Amino acid sequence: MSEDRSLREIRLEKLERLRALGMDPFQQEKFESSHSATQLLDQFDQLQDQEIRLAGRLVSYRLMGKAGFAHLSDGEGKIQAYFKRDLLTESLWEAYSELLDIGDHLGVRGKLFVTKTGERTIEVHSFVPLSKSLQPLPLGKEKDGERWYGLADAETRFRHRHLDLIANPEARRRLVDRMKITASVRRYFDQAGYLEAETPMLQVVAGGAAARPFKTHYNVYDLDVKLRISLELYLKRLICGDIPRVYEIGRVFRNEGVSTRHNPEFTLLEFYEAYANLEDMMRRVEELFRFVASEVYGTCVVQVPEHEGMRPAERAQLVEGHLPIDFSKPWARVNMLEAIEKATGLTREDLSDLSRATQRIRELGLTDPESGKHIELEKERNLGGLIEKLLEVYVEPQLVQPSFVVGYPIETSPLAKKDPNHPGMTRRFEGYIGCREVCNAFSEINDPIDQHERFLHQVEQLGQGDDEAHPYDEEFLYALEGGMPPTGGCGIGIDRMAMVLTGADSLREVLLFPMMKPISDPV
RNA sequence: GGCUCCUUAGCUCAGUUGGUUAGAGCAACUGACUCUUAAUCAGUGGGUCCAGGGUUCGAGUCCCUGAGGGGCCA
Repeated sequence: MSEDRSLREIRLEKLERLRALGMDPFQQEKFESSHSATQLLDQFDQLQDQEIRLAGRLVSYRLMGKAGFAHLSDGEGKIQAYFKRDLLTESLWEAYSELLDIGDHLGVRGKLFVTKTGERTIEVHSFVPLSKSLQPLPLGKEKDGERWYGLADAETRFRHRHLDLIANPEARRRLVDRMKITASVRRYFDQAGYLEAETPMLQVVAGGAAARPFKTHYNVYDLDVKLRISLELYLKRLICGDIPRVYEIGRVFRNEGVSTRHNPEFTLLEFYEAYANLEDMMRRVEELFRFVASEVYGTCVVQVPEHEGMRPAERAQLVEGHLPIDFSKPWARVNMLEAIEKATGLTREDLSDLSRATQRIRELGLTDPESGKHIELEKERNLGGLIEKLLEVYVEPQLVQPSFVVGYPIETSPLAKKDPNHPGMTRRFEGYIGCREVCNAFSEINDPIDQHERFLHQVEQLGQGDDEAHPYDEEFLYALEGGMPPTGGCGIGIDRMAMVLTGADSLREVLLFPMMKPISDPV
């Protein structure tokens, strides 16, 4: 009977037959469930003998002649349904036994009972098809937590995320957790007395970070504009306008490659607090992570499962295949130059100017590619960049538990206040968890003359071919000249934060729709 | 951008040294079965082996180019 009928054609025929029976699934607009699947299971004893209603997707199907079973999933949970010919009208039985497919949505009415094998089940008295799935879904099979088949191909998972969400409970949990994390971050700042701002994404001068912007064009003004690369400068202009506690959670765009830790668009949180310094920012960050971990996971100790990309220092802290990250305690605080000295032997004096540093690095053999980690001196333009490189190569891989690295070089920190006690350094820190940078904060420059000079220096770098140097922003300086109170500010990549909290080994696992090249037909 | 690995049925995967008509499980289709649960049993259909070129009597397999993806590096 079936020659070349595709899976889709067969399902279209079933759809027509459902319509002929007066059960057009796509005519339905609404079905009110009396409980969720999870509630039905949890409150099973109280609900027995009551009529219950549940809408969900058919995720398994077993027919045995004149009776059969299926599992119905409402996304959060799933419960078995029992269909028996004697309990259904003729057309409902025909629909169940011949016209349903895995993937269809269904609303069932019936009552709860326990099967001979002990599974809590809905005895279906009637049902209504609520959608017809025309594409076969890559749903695996499952028993006692073990799974077979399913959807494994990473490309398909990312390109067609809905399939991933349906087929892979792990992926679903992680992405849902990520959404909960964002909501929790918002709650934290709301309860801490911050106002949420929404600042422009289209900007003539895209500043606040070291990155290349995406360029676009505004037709009406015939104006070249850029997509924002950070939130910083506009939020500080709000501080200048006497909004003393302000934050924004929003998408920023950086014209750079894709990797396990990068996506060209990502979600950035920035918050600014007037009359606060970077110690206050550290306490905020500690409190934020504690708040979010507690809200989302009910614990301050997050368990990261072992994965391929783990650094040796992380593996050393594994407990039964999991790396516990403890947010209950204050984060470790390490001074950048002290940490570098400890890791490399380079002293503060060694790192006081570029030529001396270069010479000492050669003497200590830190340029040796054979060691696995080394510094490529010829690529470093200035002392600050070199110091940050040393941090990245020698210190970062050690920062497993939550840590703040304090004191960043002035050349790479054009928006951070100078440290009066350490020439060449700024009042800036970055936070690390699991050997990855998760936040960047500083006491903001509020001296417009200082900021003007820093911008001039950046413009110089721009002239020397550094296309990530910070552009000169006149509007921002004008706002600073109006007077900005001393302010602490901090930025946190929400995606990286979600990676840490959900134990993901790739950024793509916490992005709903990561950047993918379109598939082009070869000519 | 560099190096490297992957791409075979709707899904998950085999495919030997280059050798007959490219296989399995699940899914689908036909039939049996009124408490199954990776349901079972019997039967049937299903392939642009990522694309294009090359070597060869013969290519899923070897070579080149390209596309997309994963990982490492920058």
